[in-house]
Amino acid sequence: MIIKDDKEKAIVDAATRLFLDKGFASTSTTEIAKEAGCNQALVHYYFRTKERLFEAVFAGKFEAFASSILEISQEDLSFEEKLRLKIESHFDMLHENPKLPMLIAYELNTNPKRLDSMKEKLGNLPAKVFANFQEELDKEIALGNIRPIKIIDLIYSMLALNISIFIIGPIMKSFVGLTDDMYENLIANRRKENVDMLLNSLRP
Amino acid sequence: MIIKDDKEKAIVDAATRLFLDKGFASTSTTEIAKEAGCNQALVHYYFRTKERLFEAVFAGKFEAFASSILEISQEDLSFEEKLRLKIESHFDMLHENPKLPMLIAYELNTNPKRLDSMKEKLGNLPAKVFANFQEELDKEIALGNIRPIKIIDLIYSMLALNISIFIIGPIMKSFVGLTDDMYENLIANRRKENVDMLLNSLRP
DNA sequence: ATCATATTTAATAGCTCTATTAAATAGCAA
DNA sequence: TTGCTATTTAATAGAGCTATTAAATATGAT
Repeated sequence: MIIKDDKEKAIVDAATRLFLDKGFASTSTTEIAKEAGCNQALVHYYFRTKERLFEAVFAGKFEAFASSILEISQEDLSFEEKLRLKIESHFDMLHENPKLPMLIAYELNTNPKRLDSMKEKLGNLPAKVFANFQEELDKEIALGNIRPIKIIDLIYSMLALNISIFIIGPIMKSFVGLTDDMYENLIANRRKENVDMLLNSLRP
Repeated sequence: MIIKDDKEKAIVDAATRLFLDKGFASTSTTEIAKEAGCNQALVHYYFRTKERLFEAVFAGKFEAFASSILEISQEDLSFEEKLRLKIESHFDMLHENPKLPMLIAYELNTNPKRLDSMKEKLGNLPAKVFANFQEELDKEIALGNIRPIKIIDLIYSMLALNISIFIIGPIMKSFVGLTDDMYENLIANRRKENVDMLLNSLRP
């Protein structure tokens, strides 16, 4: 048999799907087992508790999510080009994981323990990267290329614009009655619009 | 006794607090009863099911939320001024109900039934108001005051910018380690920033 | 005061969920 | 093959949750 029948991975995959769809609290280990095609006890054999299973899923996803914001680009491009690329790649990552922002936002907002544990995990990485970024920003400001702005405001604007479409979008789609095509169109349009708005907002 | 000891209201209030804090699935009727200072059976006496209690809470909150977007302003002001007021009052409503966007977004995204029921409830109101708004927008576009834009994009931008601070903000506050004062400052700043970004994005 | 109705509680049925345990089975090294 | 370990399952303990029922208590009208 070439493909090893890896139940542990099947469980993580099933759990990921279900947690993303219905959230942590509304997903049972019984359901996860069924979705993974195994006995419910096996879920606990590999992960002991539902909480630990969630952490296994969540930590990985959150890391991918955070690194897409925090990683410093190396390319030798103009500031504007670098920023544009950053915004777009962040947007694309979200587009590939459209349900991730909702899960992360919800779990961190409703569960103080998870917020603390993620803060712990990240350590002073955010502060460090922010400081780096701010330096780069300040150079551009000194050159008069962009208006004075704090990095936290810029990052917040990017997060706000990029994340929201995947949270508000599905609701709008239903309320306004968009077809799948129209919806994909809306998303593609937002990708462009978000970049424009952000770059625009930096003009001196 | 002047103040009637209205347990029904106490139950709704307790439920509202708890649902906003921890979400629907993680809140039990037992907990609601304890918080409201009554027996658990009383919760079911008044509302029969937890689902119905949630709907009683949710419908009211959602209505307030939706109307803050949909209502048409009557004032005799310039388009820009009207828009500015709309953005600001929407922001202020959220500021007074900071946990509401998370609850609504989460419940509508993870529970198709609620999405359908809200869509039903709203009927064609969104389409109607959008059409009205678009007309007004088109007039300004024809005058060359603003660039061509679809109302759905404008509303989405407003929602994205205004809502996000109350979803991302608490997480940022923890990760970056902001004091309460710094956080309130950030929020006040976003109120201004959001208006600027939105009006900016309309320039021809 | 009496009765009817509304409110509130105690008790509990019935379910589902998490987690554990012990037994069965599979996989593999010697 | 035998025996050892890893995987998988069946069974179930124990807890909590929703919802109902019947009884107790409060309220208000006559």
